[in-house]
Amino acid sequence: MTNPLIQKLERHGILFQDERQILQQIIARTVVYKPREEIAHGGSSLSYSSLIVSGFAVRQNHSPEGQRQITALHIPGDFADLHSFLLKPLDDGVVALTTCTVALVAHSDLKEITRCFPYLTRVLWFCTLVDAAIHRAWLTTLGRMEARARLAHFLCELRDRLDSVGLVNENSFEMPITQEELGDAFGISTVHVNRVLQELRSEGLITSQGKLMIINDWARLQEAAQYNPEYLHVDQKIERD
Amino acid sequence: MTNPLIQKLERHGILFQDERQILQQIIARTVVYKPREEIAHGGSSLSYSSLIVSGFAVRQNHSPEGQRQITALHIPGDFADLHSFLLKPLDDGVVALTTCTVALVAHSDLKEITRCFPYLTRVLWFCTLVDAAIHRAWLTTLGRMEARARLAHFLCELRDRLDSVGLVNENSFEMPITQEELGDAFGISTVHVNRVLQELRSEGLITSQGKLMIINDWARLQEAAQYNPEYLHVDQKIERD
DNA sequence: CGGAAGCTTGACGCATTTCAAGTGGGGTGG
DNA sequence: CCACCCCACTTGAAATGCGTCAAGCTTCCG
Repeated sequence: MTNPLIQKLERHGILFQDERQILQQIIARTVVYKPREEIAHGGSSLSYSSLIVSGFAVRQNHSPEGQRQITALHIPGDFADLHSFLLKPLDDGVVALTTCTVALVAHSDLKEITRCFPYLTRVLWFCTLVDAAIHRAWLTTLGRMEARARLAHFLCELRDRLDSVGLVNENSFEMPITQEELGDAFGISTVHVNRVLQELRSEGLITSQGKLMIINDWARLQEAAQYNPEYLHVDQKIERD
Repeated sequence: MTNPLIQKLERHGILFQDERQILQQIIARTVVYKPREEIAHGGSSLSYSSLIVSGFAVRQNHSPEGQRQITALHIPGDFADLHSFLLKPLDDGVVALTTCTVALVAHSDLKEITRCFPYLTRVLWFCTLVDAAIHRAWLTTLGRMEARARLAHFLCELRDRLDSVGLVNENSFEMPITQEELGDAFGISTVHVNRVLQELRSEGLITSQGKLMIINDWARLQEAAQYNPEYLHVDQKIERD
């Protein structure tokens, strides 16, 4: 199976022949996780990072009262816990939403990359910086926008991220995320997520059939979300030396 | 003036003689900003990153309606826009809250570091990962906690971060942040920030005199915030080769 | 001494939560 | 192949945290 991270980086002119081979070589092995299984967890000192090849996963942490906050959604092509290379113990855990195929990369190999391949180091560093930029975008929606705009913003972001790994057909994509999980990500109760999604449907912005999400009015959805995709940095270039 | 980032990293056993000298050498020049001045802004393609030597600054972005969301607070010792090294254009801007002394580091020198000094590269990468971990902690408070707990959590975090650069005396520290700014950071209206702070005061958790914040009951403040400082990774070690 | 910026207070309204019942559909065991 | 069950989704009513508006107060600094 071709690796969606490599595909994405190549398509955007970030990755070249040399680095591509290195990235493929350092994949120690491939593992499959079932829904709700932990891909990585905070307590342990991990020695591998997980690159998601297929499936969806979330980063989450739990408050003492058992409440869950989802801090990130990871889709194919995401290096889900690349930050665990330097940040141990992890302050959060990664859990599979769907069946996930994950490529494992040893931290010792990542260290080797920082020693021998400065350009590839910057590319990987860049990946973690985009993660942080997405965190900031989520902070902005949580802090300053109402539930309707938060969810609309998420749908816009998800569409563009899935598009960059070729997982959008026309104007629709698979979104295997429950309303409860949406609520846990965006600080909204499950009940209210439901009502807001119905509102977006009744306004003709989206249609959903099971896990299939269809965007009917991309312009109005972006407007409702005050969406500006700049923060995703999809066309970012990195100086090659 | 000694550099608080270097002090902090040295104290925690992350930085050694060699890297210390390199870090000091790459400081191109030192600049002073006045309150409300922009240290870095999104539109431009920056070629320097800013290391805060003294003073407070925030990262923020504005919604189309003129609303502001503060996504990070930066204190002395923080590399405020290190991420602009690889992420251009910046999705946000950095603004001085107080008079700020800032050390500028050229992006070309940072690139040189990734080429020649793998350990120092990992240290700098680590700094951006801690930033991201703080983003996740803020996401959790915004998503799952009430205004009282959000502000309490912020006070706990700020105390520990200031402590790591020696800016806490006993149980008090300077906090030159207006209630409006607190609201813009944590998704609370100014009015409500005021009421919550009064509540924390009347419960005897804190006292404040002007910009001086005094923590009277550290244990109960942490409890109110459900605070766990792990995510700050203050004692993190990084393998040195 | 005046003015601006920040802090405080009260009243009212609304977005969202909470509680409490359903409904529907897909998967599993008999 | 059907019946059951669990999980996700849906709906309504009542409660509330917080925002908004509007006004007054205090502190600091030129």
